[in-house]
Amino acid sequence: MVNSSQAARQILEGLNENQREAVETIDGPLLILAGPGSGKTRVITQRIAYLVRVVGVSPYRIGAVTFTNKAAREMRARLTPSLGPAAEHVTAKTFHTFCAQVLRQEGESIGVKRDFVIYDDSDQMSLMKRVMKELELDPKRFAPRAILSAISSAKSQLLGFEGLSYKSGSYFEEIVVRAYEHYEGLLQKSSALDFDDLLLKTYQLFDRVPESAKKYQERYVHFMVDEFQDTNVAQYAIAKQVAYAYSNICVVGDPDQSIYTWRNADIRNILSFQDDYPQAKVIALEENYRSTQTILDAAKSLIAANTQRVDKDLWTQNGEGVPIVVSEGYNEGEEAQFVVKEIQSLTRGRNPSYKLGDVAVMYRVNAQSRALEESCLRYGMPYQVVGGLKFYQRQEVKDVTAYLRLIANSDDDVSLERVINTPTRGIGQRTVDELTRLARNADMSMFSAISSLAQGAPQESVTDNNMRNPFPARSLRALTDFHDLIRSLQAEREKSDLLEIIDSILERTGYQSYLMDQSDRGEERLENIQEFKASARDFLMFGRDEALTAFLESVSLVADVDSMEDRADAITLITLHQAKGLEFPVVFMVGMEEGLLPHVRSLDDPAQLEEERRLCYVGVTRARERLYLCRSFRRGFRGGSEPSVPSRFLLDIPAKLITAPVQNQPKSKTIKSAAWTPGARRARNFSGNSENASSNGDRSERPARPDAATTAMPHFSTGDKVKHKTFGEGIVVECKPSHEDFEVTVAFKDGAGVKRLMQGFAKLEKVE
DNA sequence: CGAGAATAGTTTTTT
DNA sequence: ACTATTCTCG
Repeated sequence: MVNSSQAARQILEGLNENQREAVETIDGPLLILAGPGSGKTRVITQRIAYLVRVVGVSPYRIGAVTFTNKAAREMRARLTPSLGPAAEHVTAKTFHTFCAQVLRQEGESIGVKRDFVIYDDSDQMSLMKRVMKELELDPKRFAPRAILSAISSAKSQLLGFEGLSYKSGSYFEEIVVRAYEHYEGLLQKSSALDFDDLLLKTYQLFDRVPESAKKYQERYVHFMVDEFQDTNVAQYAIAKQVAYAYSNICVVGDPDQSIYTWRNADIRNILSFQDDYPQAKVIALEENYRSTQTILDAAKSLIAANTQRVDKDLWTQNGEGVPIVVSEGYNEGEEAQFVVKEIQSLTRGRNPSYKLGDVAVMYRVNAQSRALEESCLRYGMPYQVVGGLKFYQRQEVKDVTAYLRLIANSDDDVSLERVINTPTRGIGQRTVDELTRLARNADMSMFSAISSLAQGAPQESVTDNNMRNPFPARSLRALTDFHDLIRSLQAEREKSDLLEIIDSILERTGYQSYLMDQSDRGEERLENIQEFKASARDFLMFGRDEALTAFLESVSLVADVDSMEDRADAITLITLHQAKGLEFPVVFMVGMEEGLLPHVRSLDDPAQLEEERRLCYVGVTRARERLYLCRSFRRGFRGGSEPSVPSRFLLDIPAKLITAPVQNQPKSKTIKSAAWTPGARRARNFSGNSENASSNGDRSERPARPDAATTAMPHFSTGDKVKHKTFGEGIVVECKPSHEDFEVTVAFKDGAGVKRLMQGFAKLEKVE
């Protein structure tokens, strides 16, 4: 702090008026509404720098929670240049990581064991299945997923099962409450917390144990929350608790980018904030530094159609830029091909305008990455997929993780069940069921139950009254062997490091040979385990004791975006959700179709539709210079393939921002293709009618006189597969009355493009 | 008990 | 298409 006014000048330099005000507002609650590309991250980091270098706040007393680890890491990285090593003392974590650490530290006072494991989705699912079994609930009648999500929603609102009122009084709700209670019991027995517990328990800790709360309240003189629009009630409550002493709480968000309400994010937090802190200052960042005028205009028209929003005035000094490109393909293969070819032309040549790292392809669902990957492989385009088939979710990785978890915490029943017979060691379903029952009766974890059995202990403590040892000698033997195996692996923790432990697991449980015996994919799986091991290497620096816990925690809490590398030599394939917070010079959004974006599951709910629109908005605003919106006429779906209709969101982008549609591939010159906008608009409006007009009977039955051009019957309807003698096979995307005939718009396969044909003249044949 | 075959269901998004 | 679960047989 040589000269604080000099530092101030340096920090504030290059900030616009509002940004500057945000940085300089250091006392009391502050709400920053930050539009996309408005320099939000910059403001957050400069604000922290300002606090430290100008105001003289100790970095140790500044906390910032973000949504992803990547964002946290980036924040730290951007602090380092101005703070140097002191940046390390600033807390920059995700909510979940922050809470996990609080609980490891302080949790015991509310009954959270220090070595708790964190259950992810699939662990939760296993546990819920068991809950339902034990409560004799029919999983066909009540989807375990639905129950879990009801529980998750309750926890996100800080409701325990006791506090869950029978609001609707529906039977389902009653089931949820019962399942919730039992589920909690099993978590407790396993010394496990699920994701929501990390938040809920932290809240409860701060609520019930003032001494613990105080530690954090006194430490964090300044507390910041990024992506505030995506926080849930629990997260906001925790933030309030932490900021209790000083009320220096700064939240940053953009309601228009709220895309996680399905995960219980509550956009009302922004309103609550202003209620809770009436003295809060509100600063809006509306100047966009990222995108061209064209892209920003598209984004604005798109989002303006939402009714549940406060209008905001985004603007930019950037130039108009190039028009948005809309492309249409026959199927997802062609769509992907277009994307790859286009990227090639942008990135190849003597002085290419872009490098591969500048390009991202975004989609609504992970499954869409497949066609893109195939296309990339075919044309030799380097790519990286973010997320997708998640690494830590792979079977072999989960198996090894389960062994590690058992070493750390043998009460973890879910992990135990996972590997007790993997590789097979003669412990079948029957034995496991019996063991579960015993453990349940004795109110202990499964491992403890085996323990008691193994010690040949007074079996009465384990078995129920009139039943003696229920296991045949062979099963009992297998159980005790397993028990000894885990015990001895645990003992190894004393003398070996993490990598050695993993090797031991592979070796001594026979897992390695088990994988190799499954000859087909064994090799690949073993490689995955090697990769897993490599990721464990980062934790060797921790003490022998902590390494395992820390590693397991990171396995649970690190998302895939987090490991995304900034590679200059590969394009990025990413979901729209994961793309939040990122930006790319060139963005392709694929699958711009009804049913995908907006997704089918949101079609019947206006609120969800608005969220889909926000998601689309997030995608559009990731683009700096070039935006491509792609769709195809057919979309593969669970094996089959179905015709699809352009997304309503396409229709909300003013035509003047868009170039003529790009067709795949337009060698044919004869017939002008349909301009996408009016055509698409009509196609959408018409499809319903044409359906009614033509398909109210057996679709395969052909009209008697196909040449009668003037008959008032359309012969085709949207989605029909047709054949033309020059253009080949195609699919009808539109069929509308025109001059006493019908104009049939057909998207032909194999790059023949989209043609408008008159039914009476074109010899179109329907094919099956 | 284990392994392979038959069958049913299905998640959109992720900390 | 893909997986997860159930069935069947050795």
